Amino acid sequence: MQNKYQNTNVKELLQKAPIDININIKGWVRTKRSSKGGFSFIELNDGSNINNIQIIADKKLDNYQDEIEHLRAGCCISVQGLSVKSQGKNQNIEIHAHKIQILGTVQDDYPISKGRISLETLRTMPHLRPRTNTIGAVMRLRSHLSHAIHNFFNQRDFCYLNTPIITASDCEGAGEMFGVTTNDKNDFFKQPAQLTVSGQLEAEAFALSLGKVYTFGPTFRAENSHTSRHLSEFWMVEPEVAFNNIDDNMQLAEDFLKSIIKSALTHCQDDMNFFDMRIEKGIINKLENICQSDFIRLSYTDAIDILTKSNKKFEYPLNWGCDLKSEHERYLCEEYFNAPVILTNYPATIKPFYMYCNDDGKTVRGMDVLVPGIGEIIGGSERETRVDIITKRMEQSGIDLHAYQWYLDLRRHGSATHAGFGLGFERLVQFVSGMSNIRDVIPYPRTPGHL
RNA sequence: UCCUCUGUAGCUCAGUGGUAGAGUAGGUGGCUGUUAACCACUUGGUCGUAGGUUCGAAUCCUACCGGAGGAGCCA
Repeated sequence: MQNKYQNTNVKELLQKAPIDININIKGWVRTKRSSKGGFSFIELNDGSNINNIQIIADKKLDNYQDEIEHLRAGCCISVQGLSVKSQGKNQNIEIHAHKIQILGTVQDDYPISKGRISLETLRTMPHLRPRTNTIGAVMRLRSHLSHAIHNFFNQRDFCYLNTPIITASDCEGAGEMFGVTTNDKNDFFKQPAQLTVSGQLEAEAFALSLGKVYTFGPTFRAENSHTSRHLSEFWMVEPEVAFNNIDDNMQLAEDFLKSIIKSALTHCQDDMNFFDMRIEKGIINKLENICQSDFIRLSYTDAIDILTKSNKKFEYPLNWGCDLKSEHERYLCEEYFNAPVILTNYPATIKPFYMYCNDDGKTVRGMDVLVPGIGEIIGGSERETRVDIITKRMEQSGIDLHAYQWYLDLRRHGSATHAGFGLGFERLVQFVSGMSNIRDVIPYPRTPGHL
């Protein structure tokens, strides 16, 4: 048994720290500290976690002068060796190499060295940037968050629904859409087709039959927005629940965010520690506090009240009926409460047709969840169920009723109270990691003018 | 789309009218249970592009291109 080399990875090796075992490990060199006289220290990373394993390469190895001495950051190697307790201070375990095989060297123009590279520069090489600590950590976190979302809904008996990516309906006229056609411009679908901006309307149909559903998929907006919080292609999570009212909806959103964040704190400790140290100091503490405190619930009317009574000078004027701007949301969330805030009961005039009209005739049961540093992370509502009212509101919004007969059918046949929300997945990854630019939390960012 | 900032070595940056610099990465040599290793030497740049002002422009002016931040819009 001792002669056989066991395959393993860096994460497992560091966790179990087995001593005097022959192991085989493959990965990419992060750094090398070497000498011609003695031996070299190689730090190896294989992506299984953020930490490296230290390899000791003695000069007696056959290929020491020819190959090992020339290793640099980025080279891919396979190591067979003995795991031993480390004499050094920064690690418990290390590997004394019996054999090091070079799987892939790097050319002179390899751009990633062990020195600092800005995130901005890394964006110019999306295929190589996952080899850095930061992007690697972000992508592992992103993967975990994705699993956590599915687990959350699965545990609550939600049905995972795949809504179409190619659609015929322009949901709520929310933003510009990308057209879909063939290269020769034939009207392939015999009618105009677009990439989806939301799966909400389709999800409503399935909520009113399966009860609890959620979508989690790509979403497209052709808005020409150039900010650190917008992408042309992003991923959205959209639960939709029959018999839920606006209060249930708020509770679901709060439970959801807390559950996902807790999961990340529990299962992504190494990466979270990295974010806390290098990306946003104190983020772990901030997230823990959010999990423990209640989200503030505030009506639009009360929000306007707080804002007008504050002595803060805002660029945009405030009066009941106007939409809240970023500066207002930021003040409420980051200064006044310094906690997540759920805003509700907005004026009907500034919200889409599908939100339930309150008895006052002026406000609708919409909600926005605001978090410090990001702003709006969730938007949702209790849906309008009364066919006469929703028809009127669609007409007022200039929506072609013809194309939405199926949607009105949902109100004509077996209608029920229901509610849901949408969460921008990349904004969640941003919030949990502390990364300031949304382009750095998706593998291949798509933004205006840039693929 | 609007406003502001920015573009100098592979990377991170300094250099406000007078011969293009540092650190780091890469190379060579040395040394060491090292860990942001260390010591010495060294390769490397049409200063985003195109015009203009000037005896002389990385530096001043104009236009264009790229990047970032903010706003609007949203998730």
